[in-house]
Amino acid sequence: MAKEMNYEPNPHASSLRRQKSKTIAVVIPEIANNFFTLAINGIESVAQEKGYHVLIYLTHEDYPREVSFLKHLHNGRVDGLLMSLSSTTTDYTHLTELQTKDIPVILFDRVSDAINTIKITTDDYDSGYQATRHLIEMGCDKIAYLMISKSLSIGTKRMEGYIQAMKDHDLSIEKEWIIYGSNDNEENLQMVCNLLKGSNRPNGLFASVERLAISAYQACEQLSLRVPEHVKIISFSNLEIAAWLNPSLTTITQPAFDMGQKAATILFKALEKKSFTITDETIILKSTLNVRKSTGG
Amino acid sequence: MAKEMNYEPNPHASSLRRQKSKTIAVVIPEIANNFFTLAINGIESVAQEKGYHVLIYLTHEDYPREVSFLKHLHNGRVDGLLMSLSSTTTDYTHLTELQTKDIPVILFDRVSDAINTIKITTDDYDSGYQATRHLIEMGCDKIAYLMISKSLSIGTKRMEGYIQAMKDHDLSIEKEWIIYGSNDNEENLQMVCNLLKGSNRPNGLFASVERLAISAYQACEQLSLRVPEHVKIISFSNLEIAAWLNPSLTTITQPAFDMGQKAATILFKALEKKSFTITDETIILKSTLNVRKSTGG
DNA sequence: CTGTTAGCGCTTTCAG
DNA sequence: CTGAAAGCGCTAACAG
Repeated sequence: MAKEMNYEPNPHASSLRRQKSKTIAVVIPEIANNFFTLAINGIESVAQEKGYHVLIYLTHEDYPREVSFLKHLHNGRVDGLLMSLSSTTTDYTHLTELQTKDIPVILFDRVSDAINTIKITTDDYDSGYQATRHLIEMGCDKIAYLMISKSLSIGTKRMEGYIQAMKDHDLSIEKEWIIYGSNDNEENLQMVCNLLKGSNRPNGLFASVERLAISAYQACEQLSLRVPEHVKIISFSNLEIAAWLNPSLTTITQPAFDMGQKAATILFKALEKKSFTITDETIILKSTLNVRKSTGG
Repeated sequence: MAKEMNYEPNPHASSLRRQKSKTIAVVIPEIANNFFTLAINGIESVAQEKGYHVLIYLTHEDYPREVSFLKHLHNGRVDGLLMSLSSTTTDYTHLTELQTKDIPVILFDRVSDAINTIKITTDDYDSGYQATRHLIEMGCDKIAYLMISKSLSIGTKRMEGYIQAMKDHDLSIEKEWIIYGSNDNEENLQMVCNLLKGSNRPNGLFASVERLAISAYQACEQLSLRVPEHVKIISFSNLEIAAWLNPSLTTITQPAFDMGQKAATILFKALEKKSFTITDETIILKSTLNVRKSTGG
């Protein structure tokens, strides 16, 4: 009636009374990365449709910050949480404590089996295997793996795929070919440079995350190594524009938007229907190996 | 005291009572774009420091959605708003109405002089001029301009720079060289293709936003035109990785992170200090013309 | 079916 | 300086 005169109910009063806020939190490690950007896009699209609001928190791969954020969510600020773990997180009590307070937590991409909830990932083992096999088929026989974190499934599973592919093709892996990246890009660049300057220089690099691919390209540039003539690089990355700009860029693309949508859809279903319970299962979406044939722009 | 037993006050009760939510909204056109990604990063960094929460809304360049979002913010959900206008927005009453309710609105990047508030932009005219001059210096004499929106300052000011640079170098601008991009990337691609297939084919393309640069590269690829041999392209873009992957990519980089930080800092100052009033002024940050010399990876 | 009322959990104020 | 009480604006429950 008089609501045409721009009336809008006070959401805090409403949230207070109804004990639900129609708001969810999205906690992710970073955003300067096309994967998480697309995931947020997917999440936001579902949130709009369902009338939910989306709070964003960036951990910058920092565990204490992650804990601090989750603490702030304990008392009804949000109805649920979508999360991708920081690479420095190894303890998950901050997650289980939230669950104890009946705030559902759904993990995507960077998940851990140690947490009892629905997890949405991509086929990390398979795509790690395929990426490695692709490098081998392109002629690489000395392939280094740029690792993100030992505690994240994406780090270990992708590496398992890499190791298996090497094994299946009777290729050995030198110890120094497995690089453990940190949050410091400068440091990562140095490590890759050292790797490429070493006596046993690999002719293929497999970057397990986008950030490490950048370090790989930078290192090649710094050492005047041509990609792909001297070193072939493959990486997990969702940089569509980068692929347009460099046909030599071979990537594994994850269905980031879909993952975001899927995670959000499940979360909202859990929030709306009491009958819907969150099980302890992992939903696996399929990644795509992108090899560009044409010469591009 | 007993707060060590994981006590966290209910934020809605607190917000209701104190009439402030310690939450801000960020309304932007899109996020699959490194500029806005970096801006969010900047905003979020300040928000973390000041203990604010950040709600994200994506308009997807859709005016009705923008209006709808702002309506939802009318009753105390947020203390303030950081915003970049959608390209389809031409009426600003939804903004002024928010201001009427004492919710400060600060605009960044996509601003309009018609709105009385602090606006943070980059030196759009200057950088448009410099980008065009750069193409001219690289040998282009027929330069097309890929436009985003007539109602946005970034569209018009950058174009003014382009026009002036052409004039200053005694180059004429054909009518068909100014392309008005839409939200439909497929459509944009078609328009650029038609432009490049036309009789009066330009040898330089100036993309006023990142999205149009992608269309430009795609069009060149589709028509087997080499960049930069056949057509040179310059664009506004913050894609660091893309620059690493293609040395021919010449860009104008905006200080996106700084803009986000600046906008957020001003907003929080306005929220905390009553004495601080929001004036009607435009703060202009400097963009950078990036020309890569080395041959890259 | 319409109108009144209690109370969500906090903060601020005012009384003791 | 400590403790009780009122009230923020809404919604759910209940009475008329």
